[in-house]
Amino acid sequence: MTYHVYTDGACRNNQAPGGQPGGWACVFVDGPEYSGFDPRTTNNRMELTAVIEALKHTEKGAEVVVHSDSAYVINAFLQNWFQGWERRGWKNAKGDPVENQDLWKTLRQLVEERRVTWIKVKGHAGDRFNERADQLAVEAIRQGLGGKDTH
Amino acid sequence: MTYHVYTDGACRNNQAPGGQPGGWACVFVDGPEYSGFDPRTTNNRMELTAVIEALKHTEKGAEVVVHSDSAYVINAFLQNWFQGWERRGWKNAKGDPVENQDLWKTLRQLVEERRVTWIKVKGHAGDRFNERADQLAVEAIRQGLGGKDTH
RNA sequence: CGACACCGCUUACU
DNA sequence: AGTAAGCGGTGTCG
Repeated sequence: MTYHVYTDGACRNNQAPGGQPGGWACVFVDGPEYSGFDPRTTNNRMELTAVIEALKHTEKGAEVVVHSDSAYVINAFLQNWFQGWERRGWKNAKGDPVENQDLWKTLRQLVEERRVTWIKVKGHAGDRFNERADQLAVEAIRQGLGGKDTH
Repeated sequence: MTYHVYTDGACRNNQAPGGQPGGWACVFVDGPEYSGFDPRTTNNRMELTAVIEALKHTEKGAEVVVHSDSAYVINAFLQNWFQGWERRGWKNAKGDPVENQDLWKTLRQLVEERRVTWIKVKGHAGDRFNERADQLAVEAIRQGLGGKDTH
């Protein structure tokens, strides 16, 4: 049995500094949906969190196909960014500390315990499950903010 | 009377080897603007060229305040890299030949004929004149490439 | 090792 | 039209 899951993250006013309200969601094909909220985060943290939460809802050793529109997440595994990060002591190509190390380490652990296949989907391109995940992530922000922004 | 001039260089596809299309620009405060194009160059050559062209538009003996975001250019004068280069026969600290010697020698000549003050500005930090020089340098590349890339 | 630029790419938002 | 979060690299020097 193989899990197929679509993940997405969203972050309001992502151009503002210091972190902003964000939401994440994961949608299992023919399965459950999960979503969550963070009052102070970034778009990339939400994308990472969405995948982490998805994998947490599968058992160790499971076969999982993860669909995400985040090149940040997908390419880290497809291009094995970890190799360079560890060689440089968790510094990126510019020499600065890798961002979101906490989430990256959690995610890699979950991935190593499973058989994960990565699928890059194009955002806002009509994919039904991706659109659903996007919708849930945005909805999570509204609910997290107290539902006062149903506009 | 003192000239205040902002300079900048740009180079497309700077990650590719062998030189790429580049542009330079200099903006005189309360004065004219100049820009130019080179079909095969590097980012640092464009930064150097921008200053050279700026000084060429001032008279010998003039007092000039040069604003640049390039530590490569600024530190050469503030830290007097020339001293070491000449002592070693135009070799750098690693023992390799100094790059861009043609431009360095032209620039030093122009500087010696004037009273130049060097100001290091932070790139892309909202400085109005620095942004303007950047814009002109990028525009020069487009025009140099034939204006076919107005996308 | 340090520094400053220059670029390429993707996503997220306004 | 623009900005932010993030990654990969080269150009150059001490």
